[in-house]
Amino acid sequence: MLTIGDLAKTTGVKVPTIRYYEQMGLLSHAERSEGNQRRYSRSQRDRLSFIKHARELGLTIEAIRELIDLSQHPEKPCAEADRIAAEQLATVRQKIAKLKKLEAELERISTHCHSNHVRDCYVIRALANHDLCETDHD
Amino acid sequence: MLTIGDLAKTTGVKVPTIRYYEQMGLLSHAERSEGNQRRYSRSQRDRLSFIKHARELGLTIEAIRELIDLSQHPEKPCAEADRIAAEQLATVRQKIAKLKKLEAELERISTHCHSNHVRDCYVIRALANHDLCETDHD
DNA sequence: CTAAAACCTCTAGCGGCTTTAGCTGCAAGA
DNA sequence: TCTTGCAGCTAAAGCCGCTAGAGGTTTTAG
Repeated sequence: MLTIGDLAKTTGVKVPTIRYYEQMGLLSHAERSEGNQRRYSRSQRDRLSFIKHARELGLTIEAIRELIDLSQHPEKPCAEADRIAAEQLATVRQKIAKLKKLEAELERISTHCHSNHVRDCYVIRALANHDLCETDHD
Repeated sequence: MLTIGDLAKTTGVKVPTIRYYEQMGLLSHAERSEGNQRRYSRSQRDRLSFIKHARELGLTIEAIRELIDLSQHPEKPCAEADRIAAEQLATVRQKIAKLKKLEAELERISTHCHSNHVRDCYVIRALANHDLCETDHD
């Protein structure tokens, strides 16, 4: 049996975060020692790794909950899991597209200023005046 | 003089958000009508546009506060403003890099599953087992 | 003059944690 | 055996950048 600290070390998830996941229902309530400390099994460690991986991919707690529920029912069709992954992919792509626009404008702004004083600073003028933008980025 | 609603319409910033910015010290306390309603000048509208543009570019409230403080001192060197823009550019690039890794992995995961049941679902197996990943994405 | 729209303040909520305060548990060294 | 000090516990508050709601007041159009 692993203590919460062991679990934190082996998975790379911080101790308070593990407790938070338990509270959110992603991890089932752990067994307790006589002194009321949490004790974990290997399968709970595996589940935590699952959660960590999913979080790294940007899935929400809610989406992860759905995936965990699904994984408890191996007979069900996996269309739902596919949908969750596909939606997350779409979300990530949207974010990339948006950030690329920002990158372009920020690059233009920050390479443009060869002034020495705030009065003529292109950074500040560009922020004050949206018309100086080349792309839309609303 | 503009009401807060006028300001919201012309800048595209929602009314409660304007009040929030005032509370955060980005907008100075507006003058008030006899009935205690906010009244804005054109220069305050310009400042709000500045704030909006900066937020669209992803700058934090704190960074915007610094920029506003700077813009009040036209004689100062603008190196600080350049630094803020450059830092934001670096942040945006990091985010893009990270999201691209996620995109690659999500794409691989979600195009890989041709199973019908959760038991064999690649999405779920991939999430359970980080070893199936091709790239690091911590 | 009235009704509706816009405004006001204050408070709470969102997600995904992190931090803090004030405890108790437990193992190792003196 | 005692103590030291890390690890664990719970409950609550804080973070960011808003957004939403309750319950009241002011302004404006007709």
